[in-house]
Amino acid sequence: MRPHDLTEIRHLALFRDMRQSSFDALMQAAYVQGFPQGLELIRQGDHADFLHIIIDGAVELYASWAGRETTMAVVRPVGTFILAASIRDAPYLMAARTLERSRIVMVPSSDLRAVFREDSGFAVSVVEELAGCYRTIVRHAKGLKLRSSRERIASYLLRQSMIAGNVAGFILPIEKRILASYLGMTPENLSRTLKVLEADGVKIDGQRVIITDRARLTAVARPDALIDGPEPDDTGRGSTLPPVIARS
Amino acid sequence: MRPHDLTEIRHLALFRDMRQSSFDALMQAAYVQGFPQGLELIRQGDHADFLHIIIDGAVELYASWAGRETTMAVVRPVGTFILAASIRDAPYLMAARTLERSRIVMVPSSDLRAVFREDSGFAVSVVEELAGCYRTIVRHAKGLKLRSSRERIASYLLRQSMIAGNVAGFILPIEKRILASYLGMTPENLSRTLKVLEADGVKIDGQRVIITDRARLTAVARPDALIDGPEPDDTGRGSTLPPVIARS
DNA sequence: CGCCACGTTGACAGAAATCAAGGTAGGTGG
DNA sequence: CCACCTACCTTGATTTCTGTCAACGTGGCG
Repeated sequence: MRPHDLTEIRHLALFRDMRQSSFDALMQAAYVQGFPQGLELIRQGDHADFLHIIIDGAVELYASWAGRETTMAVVRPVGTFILAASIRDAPYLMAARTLERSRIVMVPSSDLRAVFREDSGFAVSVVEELAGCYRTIVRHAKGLKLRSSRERIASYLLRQSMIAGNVAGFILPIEKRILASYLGMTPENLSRTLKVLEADGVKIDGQRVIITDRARLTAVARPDALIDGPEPDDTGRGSTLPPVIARS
Repeated sequence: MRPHDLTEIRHLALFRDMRQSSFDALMQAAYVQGFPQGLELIRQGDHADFLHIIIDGAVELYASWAGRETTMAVVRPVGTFILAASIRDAPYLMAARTLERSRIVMVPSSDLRAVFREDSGFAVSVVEELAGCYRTIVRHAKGLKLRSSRERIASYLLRQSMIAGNVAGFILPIEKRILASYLGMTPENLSRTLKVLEADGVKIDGQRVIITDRARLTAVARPDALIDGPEPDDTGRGSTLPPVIARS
């Protein structure tokens, strides 16, 4: 593992407050691996042997059933995923695949659990990370159940704009078909609804988005901190923030 | 607090593996309260000062936005809820109200966090409980995104049957309008779809459900351990099992 | 150049929400 | 004991939303 990577991981919320000896123990057991684009890292139902940390690239977490698939989250550096299954020593509820060439650190679940028991600073970080993951997916479920497609899209666009620094223009960080799946609709529906939204203060040109009338779009989206998440500058105790879609 | 209640709480997965001194400390800070039916215990957005443990009655966790509401879970004894917000010291993402007269133990979040730091056995339990909550809502989101209304209803009925001991007949544990909301549809839609399902091996009479053709219903529901959850006898390390709908 | 994946568009079908009446059961009070 | 009230549930008619299927466009890349 490159020293630079170690430093970066060490600064992750999850590993920031642990003893150096604990960190060293974890990292000694861990290893880094590079993966090409489109590779299935984790299959649904597999046993959770490793906590994954992405330090380069992008990973999609998705679920499937009866031949259907849906995107549950997209994780970008530096973020962790599959923490819950690792902790519980349980089968993965979601699969994971790379969306780009990616480099990923894999920490054996057994070491994770051992260090958790010994280092209460780490234990606090794990439980906070996990609570954050839980809250993220609660928000996701709330959005799905309480908002229409149009409202979900509008909220997403406003949220991305905010993350980009409250600018009017930004680039969609993921492909539209994946966004559609994440938002719980078909690509066709997303495409059409984006067009409809042009009457509500947003201009879409390929991956480029320009918010032309923020007030109007906000009226449609009715953003809510208890669904859309806190201000992006709320790094709080320093969470593994969700730069694209959500944390795992 | 009655000794019986203390014993019952002590046997909860969350409190089973902690030191007696830690348990005593927590329980000394905690108090029990009785609530009438229909009382709002927690409001969305409020600050999370207490972990709640329900020892009698039933509590609905729900979310609201723009005048709409949706049921996220129903918790029955003996279960905990609102753990994530307590741990994170964050605002509640969901509201809670009693569905029946209920008795609830409230443990101050600050004590919870203090004991968490000192008692690694408790820390393990907390993180496992939380991971369980996370996994439960991931399943919920998967069901919403991957299954149609009809499939969700069929799965729910099969699941309830299994929890009741794989019997053909059982009683719906919650009102239909709440079930509809939990399953992400309107009461009208639930009502109609239940009727349609009578052609698929299930008979509904009020709250009474009789599965007349399990194979047929199973073919519709296509139950999946990664959505519907493990066998009910998988109390595993003894989780706060989800007797009705889901754990918080 | 031509393939291929992604996105868009159109026509249509199906699912679900909405609006509006009824019906039913359980509880209350006369 | 019965009438009535109130929630809950059901049913029907209708609209809206969303998915499906099919065709076409387009941009990147071999």
